[in-house]
This record gives sequence, structure tokens and C-alpha cells, in this order.
Amino acid sequence: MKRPARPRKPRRPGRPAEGAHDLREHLLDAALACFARASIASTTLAAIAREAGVTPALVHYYFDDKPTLVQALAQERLLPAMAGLRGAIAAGDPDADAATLVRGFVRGVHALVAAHPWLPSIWVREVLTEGGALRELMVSQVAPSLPRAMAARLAAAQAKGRLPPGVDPRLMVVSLIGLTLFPLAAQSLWRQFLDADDIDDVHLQNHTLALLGHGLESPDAPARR
Amino acid sequence: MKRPARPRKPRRPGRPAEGAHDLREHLLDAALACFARASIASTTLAAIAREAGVTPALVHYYFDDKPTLVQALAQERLLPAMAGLRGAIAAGDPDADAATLVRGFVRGVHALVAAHPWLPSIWVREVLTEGGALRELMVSQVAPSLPRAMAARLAAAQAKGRLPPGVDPRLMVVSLIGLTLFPLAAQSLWRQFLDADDIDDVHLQNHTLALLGHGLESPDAPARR
Amino acid sequence: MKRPARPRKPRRPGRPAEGAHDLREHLLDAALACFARASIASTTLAAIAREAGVTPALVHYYFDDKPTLVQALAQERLLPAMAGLRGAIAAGDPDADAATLVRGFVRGVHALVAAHPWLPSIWVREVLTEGGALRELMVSQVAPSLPRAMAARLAAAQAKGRLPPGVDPRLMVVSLIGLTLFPLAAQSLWRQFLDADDIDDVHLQNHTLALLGHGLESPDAPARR
Amino acid sequence: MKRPARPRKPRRPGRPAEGAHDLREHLLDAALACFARASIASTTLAAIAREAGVTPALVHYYFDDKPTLVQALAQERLLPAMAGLRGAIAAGDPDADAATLVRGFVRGVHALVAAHPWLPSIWVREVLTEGGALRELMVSQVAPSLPRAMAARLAAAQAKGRLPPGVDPRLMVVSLIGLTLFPLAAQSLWRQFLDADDIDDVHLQNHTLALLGHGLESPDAPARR
DNA sequence: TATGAATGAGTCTTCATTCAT
DNA sequence: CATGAATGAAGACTCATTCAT
Repeated sequence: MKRPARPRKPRRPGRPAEGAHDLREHLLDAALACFARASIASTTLAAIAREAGVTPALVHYYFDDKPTLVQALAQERLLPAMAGLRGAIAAGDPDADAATLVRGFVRGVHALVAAHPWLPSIWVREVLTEGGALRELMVSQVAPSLPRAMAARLAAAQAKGRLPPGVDPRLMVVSLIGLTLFPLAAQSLWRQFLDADDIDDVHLQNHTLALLGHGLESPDAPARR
Repeated sequence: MKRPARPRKPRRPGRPAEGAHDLREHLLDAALACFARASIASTTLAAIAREAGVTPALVHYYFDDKPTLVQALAQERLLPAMAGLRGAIAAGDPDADAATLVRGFVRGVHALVAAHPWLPSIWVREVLTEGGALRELMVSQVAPSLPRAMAARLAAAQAKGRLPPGVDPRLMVVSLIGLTLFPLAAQSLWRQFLDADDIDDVHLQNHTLALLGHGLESPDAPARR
Repeated sequence: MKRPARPRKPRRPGRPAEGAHDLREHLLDAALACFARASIASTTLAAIAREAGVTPALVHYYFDDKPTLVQALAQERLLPAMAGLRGAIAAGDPDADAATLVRGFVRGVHALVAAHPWLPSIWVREVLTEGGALRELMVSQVAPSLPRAMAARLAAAQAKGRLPPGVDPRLMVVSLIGLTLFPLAAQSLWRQFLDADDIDDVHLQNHTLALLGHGLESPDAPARR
Repeated sequence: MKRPARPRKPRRPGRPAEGAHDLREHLLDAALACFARASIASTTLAAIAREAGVTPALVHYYFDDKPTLVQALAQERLLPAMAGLRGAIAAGDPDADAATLVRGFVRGVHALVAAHPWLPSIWVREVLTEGGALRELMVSQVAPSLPRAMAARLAAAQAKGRLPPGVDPRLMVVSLIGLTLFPLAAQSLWRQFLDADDIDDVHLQNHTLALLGHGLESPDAPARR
């Protein structure tokens, strides 16, 4: 019952102090690295321990069990990271038009992923798709507000004629994630068989913004349907 | 005494294929159902057997081991399904413009998923994201041609001024998957917290097409940057 | 979910068929032997497996988990054994006087233990004393009726002056167990430091009956208080 | 640097024994409480530490390891308690007759248990039954003398016709424990399904003495066999 | 063709124990 | 004196796989 209240400074003697990381953080890092590589459900604690260079028993010492570890990871890594996104978008003034808002989102996501490269795979695998291990956790803690706020703003923009009528403001968040987080998650795949050596993050971002800006109808060409 | 070498197509000769489902097919169905729910790596053979209403030993009898089962699934279910997509797109005449091509893709994917509802989760989880169990298999067998063909066609269109200059033809396939397969894979999530009862498949498709058509710049509003 | 419905005839090829015992029974025997030696809580499945000459995984194969094994043991070994006792006592006619009844009990318990030597330790350790693992199970299934029936019969005898007034009929069952099951459970101890080589089961039984018959007041000596 | 050899009686010299409880005593109390609830073998040091409100490491600090702790408990708690019993019995003059002696024993045990409620469960579970953790310890240190002394005295009484011939003086100690310690150990069980609200310790004691006095043959009824 | 039985290897978890502080 | 950190060994339980029938 009396579990050790979050052990502090467990740095092992033989090991370099590697920055501001204490062992608990180090374990979360290791878990994150593993979960970016394979699904949470199929990742063993032994794998995490190996990644961290410690014994499996130590992982239990710090997190009691796997569900708790996952929960801690969500709480201490995923949620804070996401908080950044919300900030990035809201940064623009509240009266920003749709395009500005959307640009903010795209750039926000890219910035986020630049800072946390593990984010897209985990998010796509464990939150967005069926049976993801973090779905419940994330849905209950982040989800509703952000997409709803965006949907509301876009709906307002649409009412003012600032958004094409066929576009559903509610679905925009979904489309935006599909155009940002998803391509970033699948990066390692498409890089394999696109001649994509020249495609860097900025290029990808510009592509996405261009697509979102005018769609595929060339601005100077007569719109066709 | 020696166990018979891997039994192929064990359909009893004299017997009609009873709805095209013999036991082997039934097992593949069960596996597909399981893999749509949870990652391949974390799905046990016992779970598949249970889903199929048979013993785990039977699964082994038909597929020898898990990698073989997965391989068979890819070969006999995923690849054929994907073949349909290629057809749908190529259907349009080879001189079709970019917009037509893209419309074909979107509609093709939607049609595909209507026929194979398990496809998006499996594809996103096991092919597109890091560490997916089907990545190797798919990459080596489907991948290169389709996206490259599309990229080539779009590049041609762009050369003729039919595609906005900021859009990268090679990345279009990625964006298109992000706008089609991905939203379909994440459906169960976004339906939860969008007031999305009125959004059916057609609606989603139209939204996507509208977004791809003009982007977010309302056609009648002066383009801003 | 679809656990193997109690496997039958699992006799291993290399092993002699040893009587009417199939493997499941053999495992219950092994468990019984272990539980007679040490508390259920502290007996590992590995110990039981070792005792039975099988792998720990096999124990799981037959009983799924430890609670289930214990439950099966109670159901299939302890309860049937106890049923014998009830018969032995009830054997006497219902109008039997107190002494006859009690004699029946003493003999019944001794007969029971002669047939099931493991019974006393397990019963004393796991049912009668605090924190016993079988307490719940046994209490809910055997307990109430037998002692109550005896108490009622003895109370009737007492009303007719057939039982000394200071004796509480309800407590008689407790005293009787203390005089029969308990000495049998502690046998290996008292044999150690009593010159008890001449004490066999019959002798012990006679001692107990003599004590119960007249108590310690010699019949020919004037009762003293 | 070397760890101090096993700390003995760490009571701070100048300080009064504050209720006779220093930390070491406190730990023994906690262990006792745990062992009264569950078998020694299945009780973890963590459970004892929790009961005592300290860390498991502290338990090790005071007792080095579990066997040592158990040993200390036997030495410092069980043996002293038992010493009381010996006194209670010997209190009567050495020429006391059998009945007096036995009465002394019954009362002695009851008094003992009143003072040490944990005694019966531990004694029955860990000393008297097979595989008890304290058996060796107790046998070698208390056992032989007391029962032998009683047996000798009772044998003498029997020689003088003061004890019925069927009763074995050596087995009397066993019977007496079965009639005293055992019912007290099983108390929580029989209270459950006897209408036993009116049975207090005195009542139980009287019942036992009555039973021992005359047995079940009502003194005024003609003896039957 | 199909399966019940059986197991080795591995997973999660607990525990007694050590050690530096 | 006391404890948090750390771990090896062992416990319960699962799983893919084998094999005789």
C-alpha cells in the first residue's frame, strides 16, 4: 500500500548524469522510444527496461505496473506536448479568419513534431485508430475542446462566406490531422519509394499549406466541376 | 507419420464452395476481424481461434505459424482489395486532368472501404505507421507503382498549369491518403465528440472533395496570403 | 474464454497408468499432498507440479489458476470425504442417546482419517484456524447442518437428564473436534516426545472414548469438586 | 562502512522504556499480529512492515532476515508466554490430584489466551500442525518437560485409582490442548454458525471443565456401555 | 482433417535482500 | 538509525507451437 512516493534522484553511480534527467524520466523516455516503434500492447516491460539499460524489476519499482506506466506517460509526456499545440493555434487573434487559423494549426503541428518526433506514430497508433491504448485517456482529457473550438471558428468564417460551402467545419479538424500528423507518422514509409530526398519538413509544410489554400484548382484556371 | 506438408486450399473436392467460404477463408476472416480491432503483434492466435469458433491448434494446422498467417492474409485479402483501388483510379482515361484523377482516388478509396470496412484500421496501423507488421510485405508488392503513377500524372498536369505551383505532385498521394483512408480509420474516434450524427459517408466524401477542389479560400473572396 | 472442458484421459505415454487415476486426479493428489505439508497460501504451483512430476504449465492447463485448483480440490476431495462423516454419525438410529451419538462421531472421524490421512492437517490449518484458505468454501457448503443437528440431539438428551448440566450441547461439536481431528492433526508432534510407540489409532480412540465417557472422575471414587 | 552487527536491544540507555515498547518490540508486535492472521510462510516482510508503519528495509535492519525474525519472535514472545502456563499449573501443590491438575491446566490456558489473544492461532498453525514454522524451535525448547511432567503426575493418580483406567495419562496433554487451545483458535469459526452470542470465555471454560469432570455419562444415570 | 494434451520460453509481478547515503 | 534505490530469483500465468491420435 505504501508505495515509494515517486523516487527522486535515483541516478546510478556508474552512469553519467545525462542532463536534467533522473531515472524516472529516463524510463519514460525509454518507454516513449519503444512505443514509437511498436504498439503499446505488444511492447513488453522487458523491452522498455532493455532500452533504458535497467532491469525489468526497476520499471516495476517506479511504475508498479504497465497500466500505470502508460498512464504516467500520457499524463507527463503526451498531454504536456499537446498543450503546446493548443497554444500555437490560439496564438493568432481570436478574430483570425479561417485561413489564418488553419495555417496556425499546420505550423503548430509541425513545430510540435519537430520538438517531439515520437508524437505522430504514437498518436496515430494509440489514439486515432481503433483499439488504441491511449484513446480513453486522451479522449477524456484533451479531446473535446480543441476540435470543437476550431469547428466553431470555422463555422463562423463559413457563415461570413469565408469558407467554401461544401466544406464541413466540423470535419476540418479531421482533415487537418490527416494532412499533418498522419503524413508525419507515415514519413518513413513514403520516403522509401518517393524520390523524396529533397523533401524536408518545410517543403512538406508548404505543400500542405498550398493544398489547403487553393485546393487543386489552379487559381488562374477556370474552376471546373 | 510425418505431418502433411502445409495444406493448400483444403476445400473438399466434390463439394461446392458454400458461399465461397471454406474453413481456411473463415480463419482469414476471423484474423481480419481481430486485426481490425487490435494490433497484429498483440493479437494472439487464441483470440483468432475464438473469433472463428475453432481451436488454436486448427489455426496452426492451416497456417503453420503466425508469420505465415499474416503473410497469407496480406496476399489473399489486402493485396486483392488494393488491386480494386488501382482499377478505380485508372478507370478514367489516361489524359484525365488532375482534378478528375484525384476525384477518382477519393471515390475509389471510399468505395474500397465500403466493401472492406476492416481496411482502414489495418492499413493505417500495420502499413502506414512505424513498425507495422505488414509494411515490408506491402511495400514490396503494391506500393511503388501506384503512387508513382499518380505523381507522374499530376506532375504533368502541373507542368500544364493545371495544378497550383506550391503543391508537390509526389506528396499528393500522401495527402490524399491522409484525407481519405485516415479519416475513415479514425471514424470511431471523431464521431464520439463531434456532433456527427448527420455525417454519413457521402457527406464525408463531399467535404473532402470540396476541400480538395478549392481549398479554404472561398472562390468568391479575394485570395489572401 | 473457451477453456478446454475438463480434459479427460491425459495419461502420458511414458508413464504407467497407475490405477484408475487420470492426470487430473493425479494433480489433485499432488496438491493434496503438498497442502498437507504446508499451508495452501505458501505452496507454489511449481511445488505441486514437482510433486506430480509434471511442468507448472500443465497445472495451469488443467486448472487455469490457483484459486480454481483449490476450489476443485475442495469440491472433489474435501467435500466428498466429509460426506462420509455425516453418514457415519447418522448411522445410529435417530433415538440414540448422547453417548451413542458421540461414540459414532469419534469413530466416524477416526475412520475418515484412516481413509484420508491428509484430512486433519488440511482441515485444521485451512478451515478451522483464522485465515484458512478453505474456510469460506467449507463454511458455505458443509458446515452449518452437521454441528447444529448434533447440538439439537444433545440438547434433547440433556433435557432428559442424559447429559450433565454443565455441558453445553452446542459446544460439544467443538470439543469433539478438539478431541479427535485435532489430536490426529498434531500426531507427528506428540509422537515425538511422548514415549508413544505403543499408541496406535485404536488406543487413541479408546482413550478419547474413555475420557468422554466418565471424564476424569474415577467412577468408583466419590466425586469431588 | 561495515554494517553494524545485528543490533540487540537497541533501547536508548538513558531513556525509560516508554510502555516497554521500543521499535524492535513494535516490530515483533506487528509480526505477531500478521502471523495471527495468516501463516508465517505466506506472510511477507512487506506486510509486517506495513502493519508496523515502517519500511521493509527497517525490518531487515533489525532482524537481518525472515528466519531470524521468526526465531526472535519465538524466543521473545512465544516462550515467555508459555512460561506463564507452566507456572499456572505448577501453582497447585505437587500432590494435587488429577482433577485439580487438569483444572489448573484449563484455567491456565484460558488465562494465557486472555493475556495473549494471538497465541492460539499461531500455536495451532505453526507449532501443532504439520509443517509449522515454529515446530522445531518450540519442540526443542519447551515441549518435553511440561507434558511429561503432567503425564507422570496423572499416571501416579491413575495408579491410585484416581483416574479411570481407559484414559492414557500421556495422551491427556494432547486431549487437554484439543479442549482448550484448539477451541480458542477456532473461535471465530464456530461463533459463526452456532447461536453463540451468549457464550463467553467463562462459559466455554465451564463447559470444558464439566466435560472433563464427568464426561457425558450423567452422574445420576446408570452408566451404560 | 482436426484436436486435446503437453510444454518451453517468455511476460508481468512480487519478494527478500543488499547497499549507499 | 533509517531508508530509498536497486536487483536476482522466483511466482503466477500466457502463448505459440508440437505431437500423438
